[in-house]
Amino acid sequence: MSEARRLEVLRAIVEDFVHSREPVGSRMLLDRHQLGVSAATIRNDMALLEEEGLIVAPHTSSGRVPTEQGYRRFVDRIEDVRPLSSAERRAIQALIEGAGDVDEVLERTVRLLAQLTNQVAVLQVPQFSNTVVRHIELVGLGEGRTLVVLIGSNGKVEQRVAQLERDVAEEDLQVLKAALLGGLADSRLDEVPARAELALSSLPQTLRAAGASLAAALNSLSEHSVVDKIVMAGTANLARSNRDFSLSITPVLEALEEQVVLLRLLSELEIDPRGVAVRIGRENMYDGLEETSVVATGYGPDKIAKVGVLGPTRMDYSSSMAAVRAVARYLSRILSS
Amino acid sequence: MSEARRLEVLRAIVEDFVHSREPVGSRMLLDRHQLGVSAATIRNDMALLEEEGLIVAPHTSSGRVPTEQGYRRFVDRIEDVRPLSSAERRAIQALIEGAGDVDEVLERTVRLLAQLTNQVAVLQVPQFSNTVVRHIELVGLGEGRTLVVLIGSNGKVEQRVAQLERDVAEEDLQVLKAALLGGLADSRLDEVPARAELALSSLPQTLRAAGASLAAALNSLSEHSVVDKIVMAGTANLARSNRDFSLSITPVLEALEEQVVLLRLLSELEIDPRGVAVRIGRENMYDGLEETSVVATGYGPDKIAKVGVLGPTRMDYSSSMAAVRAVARYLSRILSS
DNA sequence: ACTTAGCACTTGAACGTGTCGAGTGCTAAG
DNA sequence: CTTAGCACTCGACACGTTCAAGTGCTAAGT
Repeated sequence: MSEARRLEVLRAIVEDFVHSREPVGSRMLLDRHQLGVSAATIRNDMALLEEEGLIVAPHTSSGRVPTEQGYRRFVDRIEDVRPLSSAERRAIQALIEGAGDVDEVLERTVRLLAQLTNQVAVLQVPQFSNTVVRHIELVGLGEGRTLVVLIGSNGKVEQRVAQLERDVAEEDLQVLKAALLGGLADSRLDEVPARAELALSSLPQTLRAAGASLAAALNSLSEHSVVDKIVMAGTANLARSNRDFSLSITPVLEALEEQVVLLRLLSELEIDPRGVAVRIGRENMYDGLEETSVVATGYGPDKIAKVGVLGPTRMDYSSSMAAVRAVARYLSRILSS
Repeated sequence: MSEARRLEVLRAIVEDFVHSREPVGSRMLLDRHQLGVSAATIRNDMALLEEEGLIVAPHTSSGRVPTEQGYRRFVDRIEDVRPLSSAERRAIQALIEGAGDVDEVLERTVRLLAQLTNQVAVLQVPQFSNTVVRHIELVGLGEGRTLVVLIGSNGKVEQRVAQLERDVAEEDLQVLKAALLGGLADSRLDEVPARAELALSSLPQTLRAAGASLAAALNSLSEHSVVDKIVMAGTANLARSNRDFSLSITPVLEALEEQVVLLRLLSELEIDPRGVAVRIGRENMYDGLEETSVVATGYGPDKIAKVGVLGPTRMDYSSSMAAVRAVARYLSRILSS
């Protein structure tokens, strides 16, 4: 019972299923891939994979379909990056030439990504210029835990709990708040890190450590607060990829219209070492997205804003990851010039 | 053979079909509506209506379905406006209270409209502030016909043929162009009418009449050029109303993503005396919209921008017209304060 | 001149049946 | 640990039958 071969079988199942959209059985597997073994052996492997919960049979005795965990295992095994095809290079080239203002670049980028992946593409728009710090609030929660709240002029309220080394007295908290507020009020969000550092220097020595922790929390909040808009393209792909309507697209469209939900979803994603974040099916805990996956990454200075694609769990993860990464890199390069 | 009753039968067919989504036969018609006649008479009327091309039978001997012309006749007969329901009043009330900046008002309005009608709502966003006149071109076409081209700083190019009383020499055309360009270059689009009038006064007497005609054309162009963005809501309704997928929503979603197409479509609409514009099925000459209808009207100062809904030809025109009109009125009132 | 009742006819939808093929699990042999 | 073989399952598909809704037409009634 070779562990490696079993995973190879899983890979084959996922790839076949993604393309055929139909449960894949041992026979088909034998034809399309040259694994060096017979159908019976594959069946045994499949039985084991099913025990592990990586694949399931929709009904007794028809082919297997990957489960969410199956996709997850498959995705985690992807390491190599497919290089860009020449068609993609050409598309990107065309994009460069038509470049107008920044908003237009973003708009075109998201369309491009939708076209490359045949999926819904989404992109967070960072808006430094419009938004300034309106208010800051600090609330002691005991044991050094302190709630930091940042309110932006765009009405967004972001909060986070900072863990200080030791508890801070209420009066000191007020001092810290006054110092931070004095330094940061009406600052643009991208100025927060610099101004916060400045504000720290005016603090008494005893509060420096606590202030630094709070400033760090504020910096991270300001990054989140800076994206408050989304552009999207390719919703038609959603309908097309789904003409067999295995999943109803209605709830997905509803979720996509709730920009607040989308913003939060994207902000939550943590980009893994390979440079992308992948959320599969119910790993997205949002209503309506139980049967969809998200592949995204960050772009721009400090990778503050995210760009990615959203599609049915049965998607071509490998291609999507490559396309998202390539587009994000390209976009970062454009924006920095 | 009473003409009035036949139209009444048509009305009944349309209303029933809109709600049931199924071909409606003489029996059903007799049950649900109290027309004072028997099924046989209705059948005779239906035969006549079919001859007129207002309804068709999908297959020999099953109920009738309205044709596009049938809907058209039905819509044209609508005169009375359904008053707003209390639910609608409440929804609008809720909207008022949350009013933030103008963009947010528009955003909320379009969502409201989508919710009220259970359809896709679209709204043109007028942008006076951003856009200025970049260039004006005049081209003589002979017999007094003159092509007027207006190029805005947003890159939009609008053109129209103006009919002058008599032919103007090429040199005079250059004089007119210089005068208009001098007065209008870098004007904001909403200032065009005033500035154009001013520019006319510097013209020699002989060119006054021609100049006035050209200025009128420019004014109308500037109105068109001022809208270059669309906000949309309720695409999920499209999928929902269509879960029986009588029309594939893919091409519709594609058309909706082409904002340029949508902008042109809305701009073309001519609002009829009742205060709304209705385009049914193939009256929209755009790919993908052959089986959808648009109900829209203008809003804001001079009704420059349009707001409306888009849905399957089989839609509740009466409600849609009422909702669109009410929302547009309300929106105009808000914006003027 | 219309309207109505009655009747023969059409037709899609729903349902039951039988066949077919892809696929499985299991057992026994290599 | 792999393979061949076999009995068994179950959905997809193709048919045939029945059923109800609906039509057009004709003849009688107002």
